[in-house]
Amino acid sequence: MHGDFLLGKKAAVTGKRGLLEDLVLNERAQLVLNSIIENYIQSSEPIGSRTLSKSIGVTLSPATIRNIMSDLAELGFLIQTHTSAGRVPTDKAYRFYVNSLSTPSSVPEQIKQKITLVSTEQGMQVEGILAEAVHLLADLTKFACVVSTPKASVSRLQRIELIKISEDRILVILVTKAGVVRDKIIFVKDSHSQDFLNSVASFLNEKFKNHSMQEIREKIHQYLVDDRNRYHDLLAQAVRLGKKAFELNNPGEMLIDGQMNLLLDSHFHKQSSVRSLMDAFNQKSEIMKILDDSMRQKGVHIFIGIENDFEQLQGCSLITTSYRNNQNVLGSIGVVGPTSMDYKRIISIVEYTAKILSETITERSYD
Amino acid sequence: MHGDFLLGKKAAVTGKRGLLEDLVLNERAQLVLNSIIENYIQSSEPIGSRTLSKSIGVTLSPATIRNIMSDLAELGFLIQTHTSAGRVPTDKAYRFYVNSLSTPSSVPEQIKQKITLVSTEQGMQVEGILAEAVHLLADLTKFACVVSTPKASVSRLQRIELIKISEDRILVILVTKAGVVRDKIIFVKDSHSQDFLNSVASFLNEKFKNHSMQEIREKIHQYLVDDRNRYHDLLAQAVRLGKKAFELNNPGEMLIDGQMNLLLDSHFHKQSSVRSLMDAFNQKSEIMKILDDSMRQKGVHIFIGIENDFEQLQGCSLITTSYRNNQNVLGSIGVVGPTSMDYKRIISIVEYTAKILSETITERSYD
DNA sequence: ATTAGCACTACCATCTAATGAGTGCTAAAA
DNA sequence: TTTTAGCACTCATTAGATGGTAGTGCTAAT
Repeated sequence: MHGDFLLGKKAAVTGKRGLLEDLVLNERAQLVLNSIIENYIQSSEPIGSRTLSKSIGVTLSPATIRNIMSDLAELGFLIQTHTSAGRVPTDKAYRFYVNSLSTPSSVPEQIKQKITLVSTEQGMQVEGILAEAVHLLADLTKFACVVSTPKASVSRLQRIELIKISEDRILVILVTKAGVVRDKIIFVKDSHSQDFLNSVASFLNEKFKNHSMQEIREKIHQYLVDDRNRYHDLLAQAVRLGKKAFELNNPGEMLIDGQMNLLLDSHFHKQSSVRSLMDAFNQKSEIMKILDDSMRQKGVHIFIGIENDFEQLQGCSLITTSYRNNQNVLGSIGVVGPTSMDYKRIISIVEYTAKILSETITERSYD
Repeated sequence: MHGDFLLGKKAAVTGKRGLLEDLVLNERAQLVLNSIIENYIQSSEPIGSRTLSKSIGVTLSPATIRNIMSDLAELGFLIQTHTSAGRVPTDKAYRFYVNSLSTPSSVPEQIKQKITLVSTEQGMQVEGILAEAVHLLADLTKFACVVSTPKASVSRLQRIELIKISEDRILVILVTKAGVVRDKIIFVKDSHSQDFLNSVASFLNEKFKNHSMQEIREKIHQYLVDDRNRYHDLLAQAVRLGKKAFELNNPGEMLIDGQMNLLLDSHFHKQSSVRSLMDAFNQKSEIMKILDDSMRQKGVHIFIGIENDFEQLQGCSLITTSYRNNQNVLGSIGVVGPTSMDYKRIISIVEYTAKILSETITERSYD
């Protein structure tokens, strides 16, 4: 293959190619590629050999650069929009670039302050904090941002409360260890006194405090199928009410902010794909999947363009990371922007925001 | 004035002119104007005399129509974007058109079903219902829609509950007559037992049930300034906690949906004013004013373009109406779209949605 | 291995001319 | 007096045509 000479020693020796992680370009090719990417991130315009030869540190003539570019194109790192246009990085190039970013760049002091400032606002509950965080992130990055709320199923019970508000309606309050308050109203056939509800509640509290909602639901199910419990009135009622109370209500487990930013962004503005992108946000489910995945592993996760399984997001890159309290990973927060985003900057901002968010939520937790 | 002959008999006899409500055009002029408006609503393109002469029911030659159009333009009902373009209705024309809509057109059965369908979803609370309603409305109209949540200050107390969740934190649950549940966490210096909190809560319930939040705050303030109460321990504590509990937390009193629709709408897409329009939504306060106003009077309210005090909304029309439960007007719901919207259709949809919304919320209320 | 030089390509902004939808006005017809 | 046909005129929009520019690839010289 023509471009082979660009491969660095490591690759040449081990013979491993094609596997992206092991693909090594020689120093100069790498320099050129990085330079193209960074230029393109800034200008959003195809980069030509002449421009590059000026902006690049080393003195290389346009012609030399052209040769290198030509080879990089052959290796699939660059494409041309048309014959006589400059080169544009491909998703593969971004992946290479991102992988080569070793030291995470630090967040500017000014932005740090902004983030910290928001986090210190008093009297807010978890949902409010998340809303603030995602709003802030959207504001800082000028892209669309998402955050998943703490998973109901894994969050552990701090307290349940049952309040009779009419003959056939009971207000259920669930407080989780992470400080999330959920309320819902359940409908019952036969009326219960508040005293009775209090007994039920304290029974449930005693039994289930510190258990995850998932566990609780399973245990309740066991009680239900166990016939012996039918003769214990309080227990039977507690289980019946508890079943309803702990049933998963799925109130929009994801917050979105800054969709506008994408619409106003020139990258998306041009394409007609805006519509389907917005549909993707409305659907939520696919983006939730990605956020869920990113909860399972530590650190920042980066999905570049085509790497997304979700078709409608393939013009975009996602940068996500999880947030947590003392005890558990609670959810993830992320940015959705064009593949040509300023990865260094965005990664560091997402990272820092998640860190502060975690600290803030830990303060509100009950462990 | 040249165009005077267009004025109908009523205006000619009474001599009332300029007051829009009383301005009457002769039958033919009115026919032409309405026809232009309806054509324009459909096509969004300037209407010419030739096109109109075909689409209009009566046989009128283009030349005749030109004369009428010319006069309508002189009266301020039509403008031309440029010399040789067709005519476009002005805000004044829309106002005239809307005023002349006497019989509200009925909502198509299909849409009725959609609306009813959503309203029957079980187990949702008021905020959720509102979110659904505004989402539905945005979906049906393809414009941006807003709904104001029930005013905290005027909504009346059904029940307050105080739950100790840690030494220095108390969870306050407020349930209003309209079925809205608000929870917030307050921080206290000295620890209270749950029993004590129960006493305080039942004291507050007894004292303030059915009172509006506004009233409650005022009464608490009176207690606070009255020195005699200092010696009654329970009372003093109840008042201190109550003050915090009833302090207004202002959690986004307005829900917005379908902003995207406006961005994708050709009318706004062309103009660069999109940005400022979106800012208007972010600010919320100005739109809230309009919604608040529309709560005070019955029926559907229509604000056409320039009629809006709020500058950034002047390219838009707003159609709003209030929703209520058995007892009170709770808030309003509305649509924001281009001045050239299909008023007949939108008005009827807003009206019907509000009606169903009111019924749904009434079911959830405690009166 | 690098670079200068040159032919070539394709986009882009600018200009021009042709088209066409629309008007206003006037004079004839109803 | 009202309506309409006819005509001249305006102006946005479109399609070509043109020159300029930023870029490439290739070859030959360094």
